[in-house]
Amino acid sequence: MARAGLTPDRITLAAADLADEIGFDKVTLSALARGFGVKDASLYSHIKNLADLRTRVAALAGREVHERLAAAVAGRAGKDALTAFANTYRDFAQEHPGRYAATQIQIQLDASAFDTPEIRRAIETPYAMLRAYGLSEPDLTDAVRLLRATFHGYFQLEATGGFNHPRDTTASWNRTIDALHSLLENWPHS
Amino acid sequence: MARAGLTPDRITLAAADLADEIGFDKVTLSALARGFGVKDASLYSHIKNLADLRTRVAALAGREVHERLAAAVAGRAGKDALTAFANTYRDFAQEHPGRYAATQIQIQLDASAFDTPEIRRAIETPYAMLRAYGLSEPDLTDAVRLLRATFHGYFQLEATGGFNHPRDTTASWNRTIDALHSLLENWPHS
DNA sequence: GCATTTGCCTAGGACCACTAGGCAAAGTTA
DNA sequence: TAACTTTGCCTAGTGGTCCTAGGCAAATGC
Repeated sequence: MARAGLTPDRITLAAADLADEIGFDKVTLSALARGFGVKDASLYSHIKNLADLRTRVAALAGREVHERLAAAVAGRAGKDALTAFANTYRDFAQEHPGRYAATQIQIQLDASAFDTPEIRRAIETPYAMLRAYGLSEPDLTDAVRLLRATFHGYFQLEATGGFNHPRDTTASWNRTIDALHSLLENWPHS
Repeated sequence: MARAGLTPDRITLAAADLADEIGFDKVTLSALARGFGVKDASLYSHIKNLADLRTRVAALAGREVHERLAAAVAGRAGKDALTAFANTYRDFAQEHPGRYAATQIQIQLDASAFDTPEIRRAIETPYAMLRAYGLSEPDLTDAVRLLRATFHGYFQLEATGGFNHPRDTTASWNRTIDALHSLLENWPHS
């Protein structure tokens, strides 16, 4: 019988696309196999198990979002950079909810696995942006955490319908960026 | 054969406790039934299905967290109230990760179900706190959203190990509260 | 053209959510 | 107390999920 031409990358990509459609946690190996016209057991020649697949999707999504963010802030600084970063991030989360959810999973790896040049670069983008605001350690790390928390929390609440007040969420979003900008400019140094 | 004395409330409570132990999304009806020394089919006399149970746990957790928050901010205002609110909320999320996760699920109810006095009161607590900062609509709603997003994002990132920088997360947390306070005091009015 | 590797298969186990129908314990009424 | 009703937990069974073991044929290397 003809082969389907599966590879870890093709499976990961299909899983990411399916996650964007139906939700990251609803992606099953069975459904994925059906999409390829293949039995679910066949996938195990290419991926270790479901957790492995999820980790791969998370890595893929992480690369994609980092590429976009790096491109968005390139050559910008201050509020310009912050706005570009924030809006690019939010667009990604809205256009690719499954991929975005994947980036939030707890990756079960030993600490050394986090020390790749790729992850290093991904972490560097927001740090560089905030350094341009004149922040230095430990304020820098605190501010990065505040930014990440605020963005992530906002996307999550938007995605799960947590904002049911009639006010437009995009208007609130723009005000949030304004607020964060003025906060970063007037950061209460320790 | 003797009866186990199950009720919807006892099942919900057990589910919430189990969620705190093993994680909200890992709670299964089978495991819950085993805990009661009962077959899983028996639970269906008391709850409709898994989604129903999750909704009940979410409601329970929501009541609990609101009680604590309301008690924490009672009689306080300004930074005092903000700090009490933030720390109480964070403590709850850390002590009861399963219950906290439950409060974040997308509740599938028609809009009218959201209009109970209980939910109204729960929403009112942060609004009242921010009104004391001199904010009024629409800034008020924007600020509430910013607070919720920041808190939720922070808890989530802390819980999933998103902060792997060596700096102590509690130190960053205290700085975050400082930063939010100064932001609220100097809110860029529209 | 033959041997090796590799990709997808069938078969099957364990766990899960959920339904249908049965029986006995608890509650109700006289 | 005795009969009737309600209700709580049961067994049995379906279909979905993840995952393993072992087989066979297609692709690859010599």
